[in-house]
Amino acid sequence: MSKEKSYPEQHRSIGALLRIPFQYLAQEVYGQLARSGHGEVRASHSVVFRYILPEGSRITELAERAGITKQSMAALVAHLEIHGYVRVEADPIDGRAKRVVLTKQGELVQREALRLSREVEKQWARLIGEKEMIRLRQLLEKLYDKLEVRV
Amino acid sequence: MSKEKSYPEQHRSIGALLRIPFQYLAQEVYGQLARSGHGEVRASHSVVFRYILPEGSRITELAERAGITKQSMAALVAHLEIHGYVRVEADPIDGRAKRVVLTKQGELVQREALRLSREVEKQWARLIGEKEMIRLRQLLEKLYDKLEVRV
DNA sequence: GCTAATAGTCAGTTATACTGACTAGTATAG
DNA sequence: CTATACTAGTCAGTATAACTGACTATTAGC
Repeated sequence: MSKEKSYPEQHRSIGALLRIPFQYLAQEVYGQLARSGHGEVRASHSVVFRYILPEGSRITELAERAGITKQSMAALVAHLEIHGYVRVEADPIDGRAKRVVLTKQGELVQREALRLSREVEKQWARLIGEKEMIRLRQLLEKLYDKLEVRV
Repeated sequence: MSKEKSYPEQHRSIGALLRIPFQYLAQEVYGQLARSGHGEVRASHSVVFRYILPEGSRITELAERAGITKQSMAALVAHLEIHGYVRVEADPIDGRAKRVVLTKQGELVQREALRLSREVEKQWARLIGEKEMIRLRQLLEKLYDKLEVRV
């Protein structure tokens, strides 16, 4: 009757329970962005859009928040700059530093990515129930807040 | 009072709500495994341990279930074979095929990874509340089941 | 003003995915 | 029963996204 299952599948590890929806979401969001002409914005760039402040942020700042090295962040920013999603300006106060600022196109993608992720949430609400989806989000928010402190 | 927040941070995208706990979990589980001498088992190998059947599985089978190419799966399996976590045998029925089977050490790591992920769940239960963690898992399971059909 | 710290770059490496072309067996249609 | 199509897996090459270590330029602190 039931299909053959591996040992961890039977036990439904929390890892897969978090990973599968995340992968699904990423595919939806970045797939849609690619189809609307923003194929050069990939999932790895999400941290730039996520952590950049309205008035702009430094590379080091972004790297720290994203939990990656400044070299890695510099590469992400360089890619987004080439493709017109961010501008990189010299910091007027600190001669060592640069400010990364979203362009109009970058702001558009930032809003669009958020809109698409909300679309997926709505879709999920249809699958598991509206109330359930709200509760799921609440619980994830609670966990996120507790974890953010120590991560 | 409140720290400066970027636009998506204010809106708490579901992507980050899933990703942050997942990353935390992966770090805990694979960090612990590394500390107990299994540093060659990395997060990418989790799909092998996750989908392999007790009597063994084929590369192509595993690749399909994991949603990666057979070449990528072959590389993961080769790595685990070199380090003693799986055995690769010729399929007695089908001359083209091979069977990937967990070794004793592989079974140990499979169980250990699951145990560690349950430890993290317990830790999270202490952070957000026992009932809340149970509910969170239930909701993720529900979503997972609905998504698995279409993924 | 010297020294330490900080912002960012350059060069090289590793891990993990991908595509395309291939070999070797298996299944099937005529 | 053989020619052809399909399937399992490999080999070779590429892209992406991370890493470390060594470096330059600038700022801050004593």
